[in-house]
Amino acid sequence: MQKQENLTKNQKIILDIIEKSSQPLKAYSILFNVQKKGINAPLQVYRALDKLVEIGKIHKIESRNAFIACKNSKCQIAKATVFSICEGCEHVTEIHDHKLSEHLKDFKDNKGMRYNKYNLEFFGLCKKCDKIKNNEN
Amino acid sequence: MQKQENLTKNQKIILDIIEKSSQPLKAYSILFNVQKKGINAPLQVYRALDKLVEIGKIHKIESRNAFIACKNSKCQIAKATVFSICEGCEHVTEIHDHKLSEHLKDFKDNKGMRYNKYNLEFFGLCKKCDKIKNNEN
DNA sequence: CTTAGATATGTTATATTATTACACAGCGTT
DNA sequence: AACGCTGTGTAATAATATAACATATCTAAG
Repeated sequence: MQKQENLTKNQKIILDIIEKSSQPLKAYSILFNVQKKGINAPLQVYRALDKLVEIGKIHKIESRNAFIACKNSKCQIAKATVFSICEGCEHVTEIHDHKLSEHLKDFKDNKGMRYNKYNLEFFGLCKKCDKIKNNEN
Repeated sequence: MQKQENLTKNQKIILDIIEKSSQPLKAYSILFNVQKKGINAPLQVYRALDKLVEIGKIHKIESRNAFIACKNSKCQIAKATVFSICEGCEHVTEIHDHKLSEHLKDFKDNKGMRYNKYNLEFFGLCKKCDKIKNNEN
């Protein structure tokens, strides 16, 4: 597998931007941000994103079509991801919960299917947005 | 909340198509299928889809941008969904696992966030595709 | 070292997915 | 009858993602 040091120029540029953002970024907003660095076309962005997802440096938030850096050094492959998403401010947090992971890792349905990957997204209101909403009422 | 009998014409047409499909359908493939019934524009499809998702008659498979009918009569609101997705043939199954649901329903992170919804997607190979892959090697 | 295979790049064009904006229709309430 | 709410129809466009092709770069095997 490709190591971090082996990232190519485009991959580095794009990983860098995503890592500097506290929140998920969309492909075209990344594109806009890197045009001064010589990356001109969507495909260049998507190719780097695909690779970064593949090696686990970033994750895709499927319900938002956005990408977020993985902070967990152990998470070298994007095989098992859990996120919480605030529907008010769209803030996203990656969740690492041992007990939950154990449950999901071992999950078997009754069809004999072999899972190698899962993605779980929780939705709700963060404390701040919950408060705002309550004040409105 | 809107009851099933109260579905409008467009909503009925689109729910019908999705229910007749054993697999998730994409919005534009639905559009193509209903053009003979007087639904001409993407927006008409998306509006019906939004409503059907809202009332829990269908679910969106986020990683595939596709929609599948909910077979579970109890699942009146799309608040808690679990799917298994075969990465070979793209077959999707909705999973109802009591133990898993209990765990997810009660999940709390350490940020005090209140969840009202989650979506979990498992990926892997179904028995059939697993076999095919093994024969290739 | 050099050749072949795999991986990455750059570019143009295009496909796919989803929304904005606006005019209007139908229905139940007051 | 006037209003609010929900849904409809239509055109235009925005946002997300991929196809196709030519070329470059790296690496491992001969």
